[in-house]
Amino acid sequence: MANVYKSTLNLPKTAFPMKANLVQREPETRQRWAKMDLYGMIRAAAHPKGRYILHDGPPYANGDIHIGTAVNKILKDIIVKYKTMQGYDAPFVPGYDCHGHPIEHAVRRELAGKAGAMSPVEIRRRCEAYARKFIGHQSEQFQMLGVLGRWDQPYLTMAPAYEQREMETLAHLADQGLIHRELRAIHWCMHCETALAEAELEYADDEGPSLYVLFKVIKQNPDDALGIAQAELYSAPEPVYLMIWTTTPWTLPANMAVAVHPDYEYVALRFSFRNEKRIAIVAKELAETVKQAAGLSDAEELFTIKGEDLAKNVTYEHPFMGPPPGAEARCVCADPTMVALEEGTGLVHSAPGHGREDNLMGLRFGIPTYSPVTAQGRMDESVPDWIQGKTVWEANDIILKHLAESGHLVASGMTAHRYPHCWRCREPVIFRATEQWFVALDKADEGKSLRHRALEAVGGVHWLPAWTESRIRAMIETRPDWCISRQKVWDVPIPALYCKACGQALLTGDMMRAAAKFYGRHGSGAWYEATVEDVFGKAPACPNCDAADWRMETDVFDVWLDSGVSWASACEVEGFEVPVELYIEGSDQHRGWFQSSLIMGVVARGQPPFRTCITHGFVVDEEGRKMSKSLGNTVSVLDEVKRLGADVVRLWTSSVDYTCDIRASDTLISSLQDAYRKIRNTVRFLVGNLADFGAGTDTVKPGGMEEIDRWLLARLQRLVADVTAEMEAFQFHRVYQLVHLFCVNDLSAFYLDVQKDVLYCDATASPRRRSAQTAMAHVAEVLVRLVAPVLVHTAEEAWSHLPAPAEGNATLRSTRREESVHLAAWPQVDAKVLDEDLLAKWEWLQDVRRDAYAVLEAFRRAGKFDKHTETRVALAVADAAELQRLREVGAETLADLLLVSELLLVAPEEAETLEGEKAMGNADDGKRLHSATLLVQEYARCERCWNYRASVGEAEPEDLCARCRQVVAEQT
RNA sequence: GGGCUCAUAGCUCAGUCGGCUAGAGCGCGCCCCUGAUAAGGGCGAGGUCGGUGGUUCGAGUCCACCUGGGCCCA
Repeated sequence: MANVYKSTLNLPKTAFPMKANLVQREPETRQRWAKMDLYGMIRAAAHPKGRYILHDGPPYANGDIHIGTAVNKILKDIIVKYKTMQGYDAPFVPGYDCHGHPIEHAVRRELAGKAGAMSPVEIRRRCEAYARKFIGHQSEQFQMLGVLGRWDQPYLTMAPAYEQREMETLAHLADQGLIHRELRAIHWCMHCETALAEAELEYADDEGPSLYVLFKVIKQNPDDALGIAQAELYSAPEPVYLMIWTTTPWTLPANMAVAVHPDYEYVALRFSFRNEKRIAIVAKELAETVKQAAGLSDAEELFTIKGEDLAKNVTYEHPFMGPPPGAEARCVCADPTMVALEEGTGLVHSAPGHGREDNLMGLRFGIPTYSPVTAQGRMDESVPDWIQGKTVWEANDIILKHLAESGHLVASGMTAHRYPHCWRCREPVIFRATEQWFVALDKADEGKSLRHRALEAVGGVHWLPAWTESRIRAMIETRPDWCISRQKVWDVPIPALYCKACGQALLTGDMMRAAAKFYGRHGSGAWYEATVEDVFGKAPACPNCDAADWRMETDVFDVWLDSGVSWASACEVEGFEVPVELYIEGSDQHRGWFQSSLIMGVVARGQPPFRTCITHGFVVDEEGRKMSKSLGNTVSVLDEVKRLGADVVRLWTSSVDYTCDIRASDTLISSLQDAYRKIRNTVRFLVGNLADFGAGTDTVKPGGMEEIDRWLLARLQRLVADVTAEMEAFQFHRVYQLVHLFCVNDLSAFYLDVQKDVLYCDATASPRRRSAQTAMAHVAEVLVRLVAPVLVHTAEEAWSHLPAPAEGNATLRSTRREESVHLAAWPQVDAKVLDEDLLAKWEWLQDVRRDAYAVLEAFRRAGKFDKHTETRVALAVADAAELQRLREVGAETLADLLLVSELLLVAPEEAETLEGEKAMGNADDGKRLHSATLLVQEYARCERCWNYRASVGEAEPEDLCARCRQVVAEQT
């Protein structure tokens, strides 16, 4: 039924659509930004608070962005946008990590066999093209998320200027004598034929051989033995063996020693083996386990000997190798770090050429590093001919058989273990001793070691969350020397020289600075086609033999050195002050970028390159498990953006506590749609009710405003204060909760619901309507700015629909409607408006309202009425003071708040005399109301405002209340 | 196996110095409205605070151990 009075109402009107249609609208918004050069405008604007540099950690230029990189960039964008609005100059220069094994590996795979015939320069050219392709993809994808930055000019670690600055920075390492060349057991991928850094390994569950092997002790005259403890060892009539346990038989040829724990007790077991009696030494605590595992059913314990005694001049024969290369004999060594009682026999096979621990032990005991395995993973010519040329995996079986035949194998089987694999080719890796360049962490000829300096620097950084400080500290404390050379081509070549005459390796700071200039001019790939003179001018004389004939290094630097100097190559060259304000990355970067950057900052500038370092968690699936393609639980962020829009993905990002694991799924991200719509619709409703509001002429001064409107403005100040505090603490999920709660509770369910009558039905220019609009205009403007860092597109859209602000409007901070919300200033708290007493009073009124609603709901359920506006209600309040306070507020005001047509406030005894239906509130449950009485409705309904009023029918037209009669009369 | 870390309604989060009958919003269920309408409002049901011990008058909160996840390392 058409209502004749509907046209006389002030119903909401706005072009700001309810339906977001983000998928279509967001790209349009971004096109507008591109056209107006929003990023340039922001840069050109005034920045009263100075510079705020959030330095982008460069993602690897390989593949599409994923949910994790998206979360990372969104967090960065939120911070940059917020700081910009706060008045900082916060440029965002995105970067890409371009060099490194993954790209080279992908390119070589694409080339298949053809790579072998190609020059390094040609392969590098293809690597560069590969990187550029993905830089293009990722840049586009990041921008789809609404991330604003200098996308047309990112920093690239492969740019010659970057490489130049990198080499200049790395020269400090050489200047400080921290670079050295050493034979070290390192992770080696025999498939890719390269050394691998820790970060390039993936551990996977694997199965491998498990065998118990006997090493025969070389008997000495018992009288010559040291100490009584050893006498039994040599006086036994049976042969005595050391029993070791290994899962890598191919390392047995490289065995140089057996380690025991000095404090452990070892026991001699006599058992039957191949028709003879033998004695084997094992740790006492493991004896039972070994007996069972090795099937030594008749083993009897003869005597015990302490580890430290066992390590005194006891030597043994290798089962199939000759004398140890570079040493007189293989002996038992006491080393507590090598031995544990979790598995094995308590005697540990040590091959310094094929294990990190073994390698370190070798250094401690002066045992040579023997590594008879080639780069291709084959046994070299120093081993017996029956395994020469075999791969290590082939050697495993052959050695096992050989040991069994020669009577050195007690037992063998298979065992599950976590084994490291190459992160690119997925092949299992081995430990192999090679000559590599290292950064020394503990070298302290003069002053403090680099490790020490780095640890000191950790204390100067603000780590968020706080526990990350101890994590990175522990990592720096325990990390091994940094292996910085790789046998690859797609990275910065190490500008080292090798003397052809004497083999001396040479790498100095001056050489690196010369190379820096050369790389800057020609790109680092030119190294491969250059002569020594091209790079260094004149060939230096060999410090060892004085010759000047050099071979140029073919290894390149570790890719982590590239990104580790980005603070220099990307920030300093821009003129950004280092340390920069903020690094924020995932928790894996404690071992990666955070650490490499910190170490290089300490080396080259004596301080960390960042003031604050934030760590965020990893994105995991709905159950909290890691995402993997094989599990099929990944979330495609690009699909989510195409499905829901970037702002919903951004809202989701902002809604979670990123310091722990972040759970993600289609469902979880979709669930933010409701919150998004609530915020959008709330803003839309505000805007819709401001269609006729001219801020210049219609604004009501604070003194002339209704109390509820002054409350709203105070509430808004509270919100601004709280949100600002949470933004400062980078607690975006609290911001989300605060804003959402404000929209849901304070605006939608309370203020806006209550004010609809005034907004719709009062005369357009009535003082109390203008008062409400003044408050709402302010709320809309502030709210849009508060959500702008997160809902970058939606806020922009809403911004364009806000009513024009007035010149000198006291309630609006900004008098200029900037062309973009991202150019606007962050709202400031107005302490004069933030009236705590008023807030407390209205919190109480909201509580009263909630209580009354709970009681009234019983009537509605009983079918007594449908709408509150139909009702006349008497509230009986038991507490006299409470009743008095409510009477001071006024029954009429309360009626408006409860949306009822009339309200009576009575004491409980008065309620008894009232006619009508009663419903009891429970006075004991802490609620303020004693009871509510639903009174007989005596008034007629006003056909315009739908309120039941005594004034309806008092005059013509008889179907209107007094207020509406006057409004309608004025309109005609 | 080691270091660090996380665990509170279906979901996302609060819960300060130990005082709690453990809160909120969303979602869900029921109801109302149809003048925010692919909207709006109301009420309600949801929890052994991962588990087990301990300290304490009192533990979601402190301690120990365990379980399950995550990152990093072996």
